[in-house]
This record gives sequence, structure tokens and C-alpha cells, in this order.
Amino acid sequence: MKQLKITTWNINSLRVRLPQVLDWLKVHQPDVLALQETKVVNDKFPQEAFAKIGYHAWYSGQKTYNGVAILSREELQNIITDLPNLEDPQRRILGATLGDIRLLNLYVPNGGDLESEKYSYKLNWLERVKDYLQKSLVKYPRFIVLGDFNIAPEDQDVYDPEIWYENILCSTRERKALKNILNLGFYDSFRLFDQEQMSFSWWNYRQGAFRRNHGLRIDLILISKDLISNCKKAVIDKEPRRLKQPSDHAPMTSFFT
DNA sequence: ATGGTTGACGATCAA
Repeated sequence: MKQLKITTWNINSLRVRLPQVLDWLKVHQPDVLALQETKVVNDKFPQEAFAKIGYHAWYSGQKTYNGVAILSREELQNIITDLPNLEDPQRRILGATLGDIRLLNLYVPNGGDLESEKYSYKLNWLERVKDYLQKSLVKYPRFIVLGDFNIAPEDQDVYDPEIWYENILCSTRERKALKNILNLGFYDSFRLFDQEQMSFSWWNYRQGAFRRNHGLRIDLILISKDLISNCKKAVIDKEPRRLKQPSDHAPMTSFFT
């Protein structure tokens, strides 16, 4: 397998973060960058800016909220923006094929709080994604599901599990929904390697959370069993979070050979 | 005690 570097990054508005994304791409040159929360309609997607530095772009956006995109050095095929078993006006899904690898970029619903309709929407949405992946994995044994999952898989992915106990992003039912996806035969690539304690990918803008490393690891790259032997490294790059006007999320990258 | 931050948008809503 050719060397491959694949990144996920929730950039919380592509219009605001475009210069940072371009700078990051120039320095790190991943083969694929999956973006979430682009918050830009398709007509206004800045594809020329990416073309200039050698990236093709595919995107599924909407006004104000959500929106996903995939940037890639190589052409991608078989693009999908919706699942056949999930009708959803919210633009949260982008699937594509790179060579013999299938990619699914997800912006999983946040869920609001546990009593809200947003929470049941989140749980149902994850169930539909799981059903879709179960079928799709048969066709594409080399599969990468990546994005902002809005779920911290385990307590080790939370700076203070007691504060977050049964809170949104950490609750039992959503963790179970993620586990159901993993049980199809996916692996959290970050945990295939030794990592520092207290490694996170998201820090609230409030209360100096980043400075105090009060974060959660909710941005994930899941890989199917057939890709495990190819996966050599997985890292979260905290540098962009230190910049002025940062996204509240850091980019996460997995490396393959 | 309150509000604590950011973004889209143009009053609040979402995260």
C-alpha cells in the first residue's frame, strides 16, 4: 500500500478558518483532509483556494449550521452525501472512495442534553449509520470512518470523568451506540498506539479550557480490520488550537503505509 | 451571583 496520511478536523466555519486550513495543508500535506462544521453552502465553497495548492474538493454544505467536506490530492470516486436508510436535511455525511479505500466523513449530531429531542435524534442517527456500515463493509473491507463523533469513547478520553458523568458526549447510551459501530469490526486508530495521558481533540472556548487542558477526545478515525496492519501512527496536532481565532477542535491524523 | 466563548446572522440558536 502506498503511503497515506488522512486527517479529520472540525474547523467551525470554513470562511473564518480558511487561512488556517490552507496553512496547515501546506505544512502537513495530508492525502485527505475531512472537514466538519464548514457552515458554508455549496455555491460559496472556496474550492479554488484549495485547487491552487493541489487539492480537489467535495462538499455537502448548508446555511449557518453543519456542513462536511473532503479535500484530496487524488481524485475520489463514488461520492455520497446521504445514506439510503436515513432521511436528514442536515448536511453531516460525505462518503467517497480513494483507490481501494472507502471513506465516510461524519459530523455526528451533538445531542444537546439527555432529555432533549436532539439526543434521540443523535442516537437514531448513529443507529442508521451503524446499519449502513454493516452492509457497506461487505463491499468495502478497507474502510475508514472519520470525523467529529461528538462522543468521548471512554473515561480516559475525558479530562474529568466525574464532572462529565452521564453528560452529553459521555453518556452510556451514546457510548454504546459508538461501541455498536466498533463491534462491526472497526478500531479506534488513536488507541492502536501508545499515547500521552490526557490526550484530547476538543476544548471548550470558555473558562480557559485549552490552557488548563480541560478537553475531550471526540474526533476519531476508525479503521476496519483489514487496514490495521497498514496503520503506523495516529496523532492529534494541538498547534492550530494555540493560534489566534482557533477552531475549538484540533486536527487528528492517521498514517498508513 | 452572574457569566463565562465563538460563529452565523441580524434575534437568538447551536455548540
